[in-house]
Amino acid sequence: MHKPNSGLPKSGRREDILATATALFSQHGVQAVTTRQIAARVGISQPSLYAHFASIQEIQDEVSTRAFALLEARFAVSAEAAPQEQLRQAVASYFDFGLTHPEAYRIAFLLEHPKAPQKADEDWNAAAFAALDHPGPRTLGHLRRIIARLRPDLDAAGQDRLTQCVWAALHGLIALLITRPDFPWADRDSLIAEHSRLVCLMVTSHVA
Amino acid sequence: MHKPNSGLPKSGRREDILATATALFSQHGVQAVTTRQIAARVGISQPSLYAHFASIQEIQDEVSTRAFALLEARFAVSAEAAPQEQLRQAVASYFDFGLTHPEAYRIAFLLEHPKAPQKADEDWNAAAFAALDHPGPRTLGHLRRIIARLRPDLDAAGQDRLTQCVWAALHGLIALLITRPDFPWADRDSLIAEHSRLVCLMVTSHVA
DNA sequence: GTACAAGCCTATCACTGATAGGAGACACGC
DNA sequence: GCGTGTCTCCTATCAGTGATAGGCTTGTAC
Repeated sequence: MHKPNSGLPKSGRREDILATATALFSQHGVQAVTTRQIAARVGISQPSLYAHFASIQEIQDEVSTRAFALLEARFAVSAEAAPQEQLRQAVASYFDFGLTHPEAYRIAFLLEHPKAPQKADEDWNAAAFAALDHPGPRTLGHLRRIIARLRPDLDAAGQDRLTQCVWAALHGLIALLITRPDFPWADRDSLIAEHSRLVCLMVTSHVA
Repeated sequence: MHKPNSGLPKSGRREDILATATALFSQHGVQAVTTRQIAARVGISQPSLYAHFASIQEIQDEVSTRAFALLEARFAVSAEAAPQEQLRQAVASYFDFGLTHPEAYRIAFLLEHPKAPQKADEDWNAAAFAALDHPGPRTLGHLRRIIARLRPDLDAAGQDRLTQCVWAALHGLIALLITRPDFPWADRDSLIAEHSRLVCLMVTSHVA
């Protein structure tokens, strides 16, 4: 009656589940994938998932976190390049990541986690960007450093603001391209190229 | 046993449901509101909702559509103003709407409708913006006209691209502010002011 | 051998959106 | 009067969701 699933290495199950979930998320979209689908594909019962993860959200978070580690790894812009070129590379990296890992991006930035309310961090400063434990936001720290080098004329608050504006502008196009694929978009490549150009311009056109 | 709900005007029920749903959406967020909650507040049974709407998505869509009609009405920028000023007003209107009706914005642009796949409209052109039946996208037609007046040097495709870039940049900040209220944002007002300035700059800084 | 801890199972929970089928209310034509 | 529809609503119920309870089996430590 009880067929114990043959000998996978002990904690290989967790990895197995994550790999399966990642594949299913990419194939059907995060929101359409159920715990029963994941379990069936892994070859275990649905409740068995809860021996490895506390909830389906924890699975989603882990998948997203790992994907974002790729972004961070790739985000290493060439240190010796001019700041201007670094910004260009950073923007390109961000687009590239968002569009090649739309499901990870969706989990991290598009889905709403009804999270436990975080305690407010009122005296937020530049370091807070880097302090966030999620690799996605941490990447914002890199972006902020590049912008700081390009705009030493701004004070810290101004650099924070500008970083957030740049991030928001980048996020906007990626989010819309992911969530509204049916919209009659202009040619995707030239749209992204134009947007990248304009975003860089947001940073560098100080004296209007 | 059967207490027929006393005499509301005939098709007042539909309006009643929409008003209740709107209130609940604003209070708890679209995704947290269930059909049973709506029905209980209206004073009817849950299945009775389906006499007026085919699905909960239809309720959400109707609520969102009506809210966006407000945007469109408000979007009437003063016709005699300079194009530059019109752009500024348009950007301000969009922000104002997105942040005062976050649930409507969420329904229209943040939630993913697993819609019936729309037929691809390959030879898309400027008119397609206005042809979309949702007031939200229709508002993009207004934005595009303003941009066209500011950038007559661009061909139609270039104006389409620029409009989409501007929309994406606006959307990005609104989307993040709505979905990530816990992020350590800079001061909200100055952040929006800065973003608005930079978005306008995207349009007007042709010759770099 | 015995105790213990993983890892997995079946059975079941509360909840979701949605459907089936019938009951009461009202308007029409006769 | 009396059918006949059409609306609107009801109760009962469905399949599917994420999550939990409690027991069975396996492998390891002593």
